[in-house]
Amino acid sequence: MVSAGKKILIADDEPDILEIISYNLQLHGYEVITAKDGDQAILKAKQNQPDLIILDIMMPKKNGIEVCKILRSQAEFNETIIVFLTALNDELSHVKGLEYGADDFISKPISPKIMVSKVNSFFRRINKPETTNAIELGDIKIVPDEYMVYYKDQPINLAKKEFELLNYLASKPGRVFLRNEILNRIWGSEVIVGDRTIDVHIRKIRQKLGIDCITTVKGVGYKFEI
Amino acid sequence: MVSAGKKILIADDEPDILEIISYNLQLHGYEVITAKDGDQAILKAKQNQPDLIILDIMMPKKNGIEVCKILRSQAEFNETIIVFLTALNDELSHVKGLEYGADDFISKPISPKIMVSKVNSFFRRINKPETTNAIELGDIKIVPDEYMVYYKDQPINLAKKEFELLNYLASKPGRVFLRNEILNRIWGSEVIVGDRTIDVHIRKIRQKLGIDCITTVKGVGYKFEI
DNA sequence: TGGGGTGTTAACAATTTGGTAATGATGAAT
DNA sequence: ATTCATCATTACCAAATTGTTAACACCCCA
Repeated sequence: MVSAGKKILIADDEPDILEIISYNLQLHGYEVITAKDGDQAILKAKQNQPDLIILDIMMPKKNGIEVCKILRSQAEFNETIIVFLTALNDELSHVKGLEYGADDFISKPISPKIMVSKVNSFFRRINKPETTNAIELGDIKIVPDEYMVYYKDQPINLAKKEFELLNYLASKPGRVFLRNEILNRIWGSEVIVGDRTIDVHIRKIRQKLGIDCITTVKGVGYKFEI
Repeated sequence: MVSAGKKILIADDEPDILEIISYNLQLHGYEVITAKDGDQAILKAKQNQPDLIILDIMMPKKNGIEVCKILRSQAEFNETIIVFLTALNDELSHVKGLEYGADDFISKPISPKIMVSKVNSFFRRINKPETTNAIELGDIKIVPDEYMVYYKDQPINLAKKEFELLNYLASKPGRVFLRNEILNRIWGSEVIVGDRTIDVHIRKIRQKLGIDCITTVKGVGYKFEI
């Protein structure tokens, strides 16, 4: 039992789905909490601090995307894995989901067996980064030990905040980080800085790197991609 | 059996973990001492002078970081390898740990097999520079035995603190050492010195060496590069 | 007792940085 | 096409950080 003790919150408005999924996850040693609408999901997330949150997109009260956006803007859920349940060919939700701070999505309908293996893989993915400290993506290498970034092996000198910001965004390439998330993580939740501060730092990073690896998602935040 | 006779101290408050890990390490020829809380860890460390100390972060009496801090402030544990057992994505402990002189981290949960191979690698890492005590980088040679540094074979006389500081930075070229790390390692965690002390020593080293091999990373620390 | 080397501190200079305001784009919604 | 919110860009300034110098206390040894 590799992932013993991990807590999972599932939010969906269909009781049948909740039951069959939670039963199967429990069989595999996970602790499961369920919620039947968006408001309940937020409440239970705060109460239980789960390691993984699975959100159906279509839910009463608040839909999955709203829930995700709300949770992600709070510091306590920065590290939580959040994934969406979406209808099979709902491309729009897929895109939207990732752009609101989700880590991944799962297409419905899905068999319990596949669900369990997907969940396992989420936790495995998190277990990875322990040996190799450096992130290497395309021509960009980020080495936290050296506080240094390399582009095509050319060292690039970033200031502390710039480095921390880039390193944070690059920790999950493709995933969009909300402005609030970034503020919480890089500046800390007590510090208050103006709206444009993030932009300016992003600008400086873009300028120094010379390449466009940080994408703006308007109204939401930024993401790192090659 | 390469590492016969090496002594390992493991401190953890869960008897099961202690037992399974120590059993497996003993199988591989290590001598294992166990401790079930922070105070006991310190006591047994002094009694047995182990070569490697594995500290769980969360322990009764004193936590792993406190233990590390105390041990590192005593000269007899300068050379001892100290590693932490941490929860998976416990960034904070990692940072704290490094500041107080930890050599590495092991993430929980961990299988006995991986634990043994990690332990082996610690000793391999340490066994290496026992033969060649001197560090040689570019035109700079650092000889701890003589407390002496050579630049292009010209001897350069550094004072004790200066030498220790340079030697510490040069132990991992390229890696940034936080000011706190440096203070804890060179001055010891109980000594309190002013803000400018490090700078002055750095300056003296730069002056005496005549070349620019120490880079400032503002807001972070210093690193040694050729 | 006095001199050289060492470690530390204080005071000030120099530098870098982080943040903001002002203004100019941009793009989605109407 | 226009509006409005949002983001990009630039230049500027204050604060944080580090560099530098000189002075001081200390210790060891002659």
